[in-house]
Amino acid sequence: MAQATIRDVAREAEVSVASVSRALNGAENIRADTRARVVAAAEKLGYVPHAGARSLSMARAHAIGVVLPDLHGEFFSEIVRGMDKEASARGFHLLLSNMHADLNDAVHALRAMRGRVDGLVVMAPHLDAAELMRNMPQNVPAVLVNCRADQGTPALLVDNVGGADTMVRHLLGTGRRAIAHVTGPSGNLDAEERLAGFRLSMRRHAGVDDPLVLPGDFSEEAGAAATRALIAGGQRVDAIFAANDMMAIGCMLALREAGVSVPEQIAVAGFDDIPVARYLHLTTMRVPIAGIGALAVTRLTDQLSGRGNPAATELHAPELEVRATTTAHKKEGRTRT
Amino acid sequence: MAQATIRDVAREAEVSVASVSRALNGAENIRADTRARVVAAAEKLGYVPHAGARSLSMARAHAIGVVLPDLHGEFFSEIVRGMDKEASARGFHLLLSNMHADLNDAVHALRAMRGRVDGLVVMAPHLDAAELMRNMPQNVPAVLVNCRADQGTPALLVDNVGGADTMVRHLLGTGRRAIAHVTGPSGNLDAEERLAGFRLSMRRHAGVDDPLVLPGDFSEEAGAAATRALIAGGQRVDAIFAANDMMAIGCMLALREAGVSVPEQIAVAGFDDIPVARYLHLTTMRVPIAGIGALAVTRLTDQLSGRGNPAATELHAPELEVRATTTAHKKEGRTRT
DNA sequence: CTGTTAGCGCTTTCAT
DNA sequence: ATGAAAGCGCTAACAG
Repeated sequence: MAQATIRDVAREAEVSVASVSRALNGAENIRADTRARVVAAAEKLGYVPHAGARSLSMARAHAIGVVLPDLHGEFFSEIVRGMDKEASARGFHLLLSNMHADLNDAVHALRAMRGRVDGLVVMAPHLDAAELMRNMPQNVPAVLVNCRADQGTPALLVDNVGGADTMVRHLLGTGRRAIAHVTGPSGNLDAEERLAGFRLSMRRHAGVDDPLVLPGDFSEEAGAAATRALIAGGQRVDAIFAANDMMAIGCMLALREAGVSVPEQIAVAGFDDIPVARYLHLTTMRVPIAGIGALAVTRLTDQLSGRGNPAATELHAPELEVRATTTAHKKEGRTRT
Repeated sequence: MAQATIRDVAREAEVSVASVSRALNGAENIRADTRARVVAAAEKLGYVPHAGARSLSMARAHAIGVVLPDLHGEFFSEIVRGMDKEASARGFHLLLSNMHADLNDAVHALRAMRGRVDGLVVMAPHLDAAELMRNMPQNVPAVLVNCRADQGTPALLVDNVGGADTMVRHLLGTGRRAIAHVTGPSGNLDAEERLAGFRLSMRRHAGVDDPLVLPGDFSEEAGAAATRALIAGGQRVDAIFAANDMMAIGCMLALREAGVSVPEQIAVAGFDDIPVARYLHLTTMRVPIAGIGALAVTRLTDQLSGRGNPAATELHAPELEVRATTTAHKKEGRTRT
């Protein structure tokens, strides 16, 4: 036997469907005993409201769409965790759509969500958000995270430039002078901003106009490759600042291979503070990933309920997390390997 | 102006809504020029089909619900990644619902998905699946992952007993005899099975009937605490087998604190092979997490389309991943810290 | 090939 | 307090 519908319940309770709806949704204008009868009937039939029909009729899906780029593991789980926590606290579901490379995919993903969600959280550091918004279903509120934001659309950004500057100053402060930067993939907003911050800071605080920059792509392998190239090229550096933690880890692996000690000979720093960074004692800039996810959902749901000003861009400053890969100070024991 | 509906497009193209539907859904019985006119009108109005209405009318949501326990970061992202990949390849969305502790939450989460999804993937190692299924919306196909499966329901399981046995034999094979096990939370299926496998294997292969078992809860802190207790108690062991990687990491931290060398004095092993395990050179049992997620979705969608036999339980054997925390053989350089 | 129409399951006026 | 009926936006017979 198929799932019971509201009509089955109505028949069973010998009332109209309207009364069932009222009874089950806690309306006031219904007699207590009528409600009881309805509840009993629903219970008996194992009735569960059809959320799809409900949202069509109410024009409210109680779901928010999440469109993400192909994120690395820990970053992904952290941001989704943050969103999920906030969403379920507010009675919303999360409809996921990891998207891949190009704008077309993204647009497709967005369109597929129309009529399923009340709003969107879009993270697309590698795309033109303006172009994206243009192809977005109209009238669907959205919060952009780490996007090349058009002004006017609510957006959450990480202060990558400031973060890179902080890191450079930390490295300079520990006596490093020849600092190389390994970049993220070209076209990626975070990568570009971190690079810009690095350049700016090196010029301003170290008087270096043309610091060493190695191309990368946020993957561990790219970090290792860049480091090997650096060593093979005989470049003399005393610090490597990678645009994210995964690459920094790659750098460390390559340095170990080459017998270069960290941080004695070369200091290594990353960006993001993914959980694994802590175990590897990697100095990095902590980005409150889960917090940003939660905040994006908060802003979106506030916007949906009319509350909260759809205040435009909000900037989040990452925090410097100093660990052993840039300071020899505290010698720690090591798990032998 | 609100989003255009199919009627707006019909009016614009001067055809009936049926024709619009046909044109946009690639039906055959429609003249090419009519279709062109419809497509043009849709384009002009920026029409995007309302997925909610569509699924109500077709009785097909093209979405699958995912109900997960509160998983640790890497495990979570891996399994969701596996599901997402498979789901989007098959034109399905993922509706997420991380659930917390009790059965009530889980039931609530499940009911909230009725009418939004075509099927469910449920992972609930800490709950009674039978009880859960009873409270599940009827007629909604489901695949259970790591659940106390009722026979009859499609299920995916990890061979925890066999995995634990493999690990114990590996440890015995490297000359360890006094092996302690740190368990997961009580009531958790994986935890219980791993413990059972440990006991069984110790009895069978080491002739130990009552091996040392320390209670834990899958968290890093629990691993550290158990280890500290072990040391404080003056117990003499030469290996610690933690029921998951996070706890194994906690063990290693506590051992380092206490100045105990790994693996010389005490070997450490975990279970799961989360990515961080690799960096820490932790010996562990590799569970193909993403693969299981993908497979769950595959089985579910096959079931939805009538394809594939809803074959009941499927068991996946984890693989032993030997690394440095159990073998002193290959000395590796270390990133200084 | 195209249009008319009856739902999908629910909420919500509008009467009563 | 309750019921009848009109949609929400779309698909799918059923007629032409």
